[in-house]
Amino acid sequence: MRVLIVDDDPLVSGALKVILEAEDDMESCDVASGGNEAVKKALSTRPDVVVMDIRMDDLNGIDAAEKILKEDKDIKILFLTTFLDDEYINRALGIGASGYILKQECATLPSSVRAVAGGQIVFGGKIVEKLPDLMNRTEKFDYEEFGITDKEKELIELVADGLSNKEIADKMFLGEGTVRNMMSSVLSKLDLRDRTQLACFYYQKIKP
Amino acid sequence: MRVLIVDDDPLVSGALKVILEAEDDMESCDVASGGNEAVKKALSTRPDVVVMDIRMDDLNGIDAAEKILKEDKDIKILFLTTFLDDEYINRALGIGASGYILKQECATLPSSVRAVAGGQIVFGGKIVEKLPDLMNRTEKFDYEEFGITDKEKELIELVADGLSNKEIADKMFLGEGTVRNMMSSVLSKLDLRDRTQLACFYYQKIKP
DNA sequence: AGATTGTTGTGACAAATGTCATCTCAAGTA
DNA sequence: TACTTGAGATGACATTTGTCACAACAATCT
Repeated sequence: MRVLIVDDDPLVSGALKVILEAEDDMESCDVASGGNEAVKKALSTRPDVVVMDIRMDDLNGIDAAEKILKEDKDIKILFLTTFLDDEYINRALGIGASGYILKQECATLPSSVRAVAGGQIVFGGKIVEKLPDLMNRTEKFDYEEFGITDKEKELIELVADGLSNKEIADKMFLGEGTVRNMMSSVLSKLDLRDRTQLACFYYQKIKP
Repeated sequence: MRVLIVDDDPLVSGALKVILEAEDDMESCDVASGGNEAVKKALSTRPDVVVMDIRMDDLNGIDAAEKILKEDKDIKILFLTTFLDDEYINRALGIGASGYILKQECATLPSSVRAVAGGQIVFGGKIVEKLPDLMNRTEKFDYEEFGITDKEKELIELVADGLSNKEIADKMFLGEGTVRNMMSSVLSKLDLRDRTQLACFYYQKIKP
């Protein structure tokens, strides 16, 4: 397996080279010291995996990765960085990188490189702790705090699905009038004006 | 490194056992054939990693993982499944699992297990192709495709802010009647019934 | 000029929505 | 038993909303 190591700090890239070449399935670890050099080397030598820092002076890692992937989607990019930054993670995922792990966690670097070479995606544990905030935060809204009952909660979700009062009434086995009253109650508890604001509230505050 | 393999198909769990035990750093791969057994074995033997299927008859993988993690957050859970399902991926991430890869991609299983044991998170490549859809899609909705004009787009955003027709009219320097007409036009273009559904549509499809 | 088109607006209408006072009924509770 | 409480329902009411037909007007094209 052939790996290209990219870091503008020779100390770091040297250390990584040692770590990786200690593994017997990883020979010939090439090294680049900046984004531009990384792009050039990656496209000329076509390594299996590029292990790259993000913050670099001449061309940052994300942009470099983008250029590489544009030419060759088979080259796997594994970001190895000091920073835990939402924006970076987001962009890294967006351009189709194969992983994002922290330098602190580089003990497992060889395993990660292998997994990435095999087509898997690898994230550092610390990073994934942030993922739920970005994509999965369901249900951390505190209905209790506003005195919202279970039925009212159900009603809110149905409104957020675009149902009319009549449809909600049918689904909850209640009269339409009752639904209207519940709606009224919910709206006043949340200090909203109408069902549309309730739907907006749901998507913005409850299940963003 | 100690691994617990969970799959209700003995053929699969047997194959996995062979694959993993071929690695010299993985001994004693225990096997469970269902969710309940998995929980019991995981908590009694405390393996480093649990490789688990999701669909199982008695107790599904997600729920089993949840029980295990509740007792011991250090046990890493790696889901190995046949299905590529948003809902599963979402839940798996939500409960703090360490990975989710497809059975088709199991060639890299040993690497993945090592990476997971080291605290990294691993996703199958096919799965990550879906991630940007879930967390990174900003503004890729194609208004053009539905023949939505710029003004109509503005109206949609105001509706998604919970404004009434009157308020929208004031903001856009139009008559309220005009806003109503535009609303009518937008709703029919998007095949929706009322402003609340429009708000839902906005948060679900346009700016999720 | 005459015709076409698109934007903006009006008026009328039915339906849906939100609010309020009030009633019923079952389940506790003193 | 008598009292309170809460969920569910009703009916009345004012607003808001969505639809439709159509008109006024400017810009553009023939």
